[in-house]
Amino acid sequence: MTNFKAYFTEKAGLTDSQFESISSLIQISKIEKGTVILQPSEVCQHAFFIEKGLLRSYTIDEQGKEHIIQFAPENWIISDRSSSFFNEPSEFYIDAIEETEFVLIDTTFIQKACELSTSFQQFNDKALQNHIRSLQKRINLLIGANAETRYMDFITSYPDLLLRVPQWMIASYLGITPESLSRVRKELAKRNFKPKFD
Amino acid sequence: MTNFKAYFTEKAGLTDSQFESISSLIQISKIEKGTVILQPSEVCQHAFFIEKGLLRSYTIDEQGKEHIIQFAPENWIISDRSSSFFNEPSEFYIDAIEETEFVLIDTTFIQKACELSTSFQQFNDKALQNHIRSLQKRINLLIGANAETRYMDFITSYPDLLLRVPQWMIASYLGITPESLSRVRKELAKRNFKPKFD
DNA sequence: TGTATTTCTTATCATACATCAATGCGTAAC
DNA sequence: GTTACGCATTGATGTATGATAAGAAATACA
Repeated sequence: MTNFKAYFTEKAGLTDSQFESISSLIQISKIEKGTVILQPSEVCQHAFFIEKGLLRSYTIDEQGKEHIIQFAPENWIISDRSSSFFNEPSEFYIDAIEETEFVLIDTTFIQKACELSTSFQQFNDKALQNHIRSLQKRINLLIGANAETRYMDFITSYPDLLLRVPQWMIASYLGITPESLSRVRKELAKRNFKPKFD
Repeated sequence: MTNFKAYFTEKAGLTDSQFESISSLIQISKIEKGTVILQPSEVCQHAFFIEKGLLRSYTIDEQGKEHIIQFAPENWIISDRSSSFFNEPSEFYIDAIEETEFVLIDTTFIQKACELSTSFQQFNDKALQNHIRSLQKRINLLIGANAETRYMDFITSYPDLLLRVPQWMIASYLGITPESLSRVRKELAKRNFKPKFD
């Protein structure tokens, strides 16, 4: 859990001893590709920090179609905040796109960390604000932009996911069909559009 | 500012004296229909609590089209959180759909209130979580539901806005054209769908 | 009250995206 | 190596929604 510790100490501002003092509230786990770790009707008891691998959250509608809410690669946290906060059954699934090593963060872990350290609290607030901002940006794109623009935004915002996530999942995240995404890509290729790699 | 005071004392858990002690951080204002109170490039310095009337936030894209982010009737708070929190220029507009009386809440007001009262802090956290939940719900609808379903959701979620907000703004909120909304309504009427009023 | 302006509706046509079906390709399973 | 399966592509066709334009209705305004 090197990433996890670095995240909460170096980035979020906990001291080593503060971190140790609450580290009993976390557990480590490793799961196979495809394993489901949260389901509708279950109450979400943890946030999940990705140490290595890739998770996703998604809903399934009445017609059985999946709609991907979020991808979470290394150093991301994924969870159903509403479910844990309000102690209500979750409205979505979380499962593994790749074999994944992750940390289960008890809800009280964040609380305690906030009590221990104001700089952690600030960090946490900031993360919340950023989350809201990204949700709002996505709404804006869904309301105002076509499939091509949304895809372009996706690959510039998450270039690291482009090669790891199957295309049909990207399509699902963008709110289009895999076939449409394929056509968008073809069109972009024709216009000689290429992502840059460093 | 009767609504405002009731909101922060009765609902949010501040005592009268706590409320008084920070009430110097707020101002009251009244504006005409159409008045813009926040613009892109401006940093958002306040949250706005609606005492009476109706505000909206929206973006304008490169093609000059408006996209409505939020409506705020009585007892709602509207603001560009990201802008105030990160001290960055706002990305959207806020203006008045009706003549509106509102309270300008200084960013420090919320901070101080949190320091004064843990029950207020809990209330504030809860509001944040609810906000996130509503954003996520909206994303889900935009990704997975057609215009009709989104409209139905709107009128059940915000029945009080149905009669106050011009239809073209509802269309903008839903991410469709006014013409499409008109057709959706016609279709619903044909199928004899009626909202219920108590 | 009458006139102007905004909003809503309706019709026609255009287009982006969905759906369905077939094929190919890569990877995993045997 | 062969088979099978999941995924990506492609083509044909359908459908929901957009664009444009005109007229009707509602609202604001003088």
